[in-house]
Amino acid sequence: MPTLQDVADAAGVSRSVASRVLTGDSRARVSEATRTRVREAAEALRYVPSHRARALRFRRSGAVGLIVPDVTNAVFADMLGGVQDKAGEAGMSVLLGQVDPPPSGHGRLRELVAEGRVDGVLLQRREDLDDSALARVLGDDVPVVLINSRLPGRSGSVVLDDVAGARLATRHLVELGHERIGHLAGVPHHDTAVRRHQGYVETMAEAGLTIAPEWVVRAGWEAAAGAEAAHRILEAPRRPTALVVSSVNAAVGAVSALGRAGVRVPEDMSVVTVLDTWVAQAWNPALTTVRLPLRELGRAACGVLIEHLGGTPLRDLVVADPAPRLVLRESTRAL
Amino acid sequence: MPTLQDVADAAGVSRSVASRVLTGDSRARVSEATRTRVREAAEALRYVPSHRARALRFRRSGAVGLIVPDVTNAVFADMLGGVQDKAGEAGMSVLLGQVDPPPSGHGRLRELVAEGRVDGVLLQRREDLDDSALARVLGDDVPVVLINSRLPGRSGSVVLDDVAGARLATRHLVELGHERIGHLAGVPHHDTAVRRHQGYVETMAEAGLTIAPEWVVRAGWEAAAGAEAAHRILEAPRRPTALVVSSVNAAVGAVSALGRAGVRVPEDMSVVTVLDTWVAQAWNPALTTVRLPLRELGRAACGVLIEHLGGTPLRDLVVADPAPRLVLRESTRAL
DNA sequence: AGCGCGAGGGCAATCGATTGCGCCGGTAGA
DNA sequence: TCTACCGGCGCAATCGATTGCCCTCGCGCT
Repeated sequence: MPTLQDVADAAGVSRSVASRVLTGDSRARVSEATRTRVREAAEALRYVPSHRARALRFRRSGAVGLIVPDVTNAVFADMLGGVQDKAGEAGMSVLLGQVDPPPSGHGRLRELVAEGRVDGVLLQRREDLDDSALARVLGDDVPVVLINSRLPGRSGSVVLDDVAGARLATRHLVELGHERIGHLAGVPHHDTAVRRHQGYVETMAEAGLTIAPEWVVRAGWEAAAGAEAAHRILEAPRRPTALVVSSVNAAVGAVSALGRAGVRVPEDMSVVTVLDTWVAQAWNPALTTVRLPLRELGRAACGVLIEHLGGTPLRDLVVADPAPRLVLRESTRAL
Repeated sequence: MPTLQDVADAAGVSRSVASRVLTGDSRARVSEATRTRVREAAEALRYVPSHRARALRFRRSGAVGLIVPDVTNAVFADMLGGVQDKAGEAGMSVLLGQVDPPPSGHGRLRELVAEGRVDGVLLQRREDLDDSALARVLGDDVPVVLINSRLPGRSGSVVLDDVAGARLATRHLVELGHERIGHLAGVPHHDTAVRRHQGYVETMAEAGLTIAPEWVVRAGWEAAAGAEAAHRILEAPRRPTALVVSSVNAAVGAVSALGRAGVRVPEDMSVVTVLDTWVAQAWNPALTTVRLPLRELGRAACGVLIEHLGGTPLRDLVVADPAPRLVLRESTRAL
């Protein structure tokens, strides 16, 4: 690997000049002839500036850490794409991390920043981490943007418009004439779950529909939880005729469980879910979903972080553009 | 952020001594009293060595780049877990990249290493990249380990035991009494696809079964491709009674398509697939699969790379431990 | 008294790139 | 002729940590 010194030697100038030419320092007074010599030397030697040296000098590693509880989640993949996009535009790289449950995760996260491996962190919160535990893990010196969750008293969060998403899903069912509409919510207390539930509740109220307590099951986000929740719904004395499910993966589990129980979708039960992935599309019946801008979520989160690294204070953001959109497939039908 | 100098000052010694104490240099002659003072100072100041400075000094970034064509793939997630594990054990981080199609991807990959952002790269090959194109992208100065693929004339590859996996799947169908067994293979020329197809062909031959040409469809890896392939199979004059599908995602698409076409799984058609993900389990019917050690694949690949960075020449490896295992679910049954 | 030796530490170079400031020669204005 | 200024460059410090080598005692031995 040639260094700047090599280029300078080849061009017959000092490092300083070489550096100024190659970084395009406009205030530098360097003759055009010298500029050309330096550039040609760099070209010939295939010079690439050392990221490591720059990192040291600028006290900036040029990387953001992306910490997610579960990489398996398809939801994560889209988001990651957005993060990569944004990071790439800023010349930064994305370092993937995993949060182990505290306290082991505690140290790792701070270290990542303290060591200077990353300049900041995008964190998608673990479900089993409550507010105070999270606050403790973060400390207040670490530049962190929370994805899809908020922490009271702390700014720097980017979330989807979950309320609107859930409203859209619920409204769709209402418009199809359903009146007994259930909700498979996510984990209780989970930020996203709470917001989606809110959207459901609001829309039901607006439509003048009542919600029987047994129609709301707070399960998890994954397929197994969805299946379990579906069973609980089926036990209800007056079954709902339609379900809003808070996550695709749970919806898949639910639809699968319904099928096994002899409940046909959509003939006997309509199902609509929030978030759209290839699985929803591949399923039989293909799932009607509400598509939320996951990629944009990633972009926005990364954007807020980079902005902050540039000096701006952290912001809280709701990613509402593009707006949630209903993707009509086969799992819902008029009553 | 306190620096080593700060620690040294606080302990009343020079940087040299502080460094030697903190790095645990055993050859260093430092009195026990001094050692303690330094350690306490470091503790008090919450000193964490700067990764950036170390990176510069050691000419090592302490990160590996993981480049995959598609993060969405569940297969990727498990593998990533393994990579993280191994990297973590070695104190390295994982930088996630994406390969754009060449030529733009060309530059990016080399830059990543040339800039020194990563010390080496784990590369899962894009399907649309043929051998010579790949060879060109790589050059020969970049430490690269190819995942699930090989490049003639170049060592450093870690692959699953795809042949054994496909054999196991095929044998399962044979044992169930199936004789007309089809194969939804992956993209032609793709390394993994070729090996899996080989396992299928070998096992069929051993069982004395013949393969009608129209029973083998070379589709892609994804759900849509699987669905498309299933349709082609159904057009065959003498339909197979069972299918070996080379990838879960394609299998999901295929089963879905079969269902829509009124072909029941497993009553009318048994389906077994290679690779096991949550989707296979969540499906209705749950898919019988062959589980391959993806996590181990990640670990092994990362291991080979790190080993190589340590000076060992690159190796080629087949990850055969744990051995492929049949996961019996609902999508296959005796003829 | 003189010498050798080892324990205990510090100096300074190094890894590459960036940048404030100073040096030198030439020219224009006084 | 002298001062000022400017164009064109180079010196050297800096970002933190590591490490080969040198320096300085103090002690023991002759």
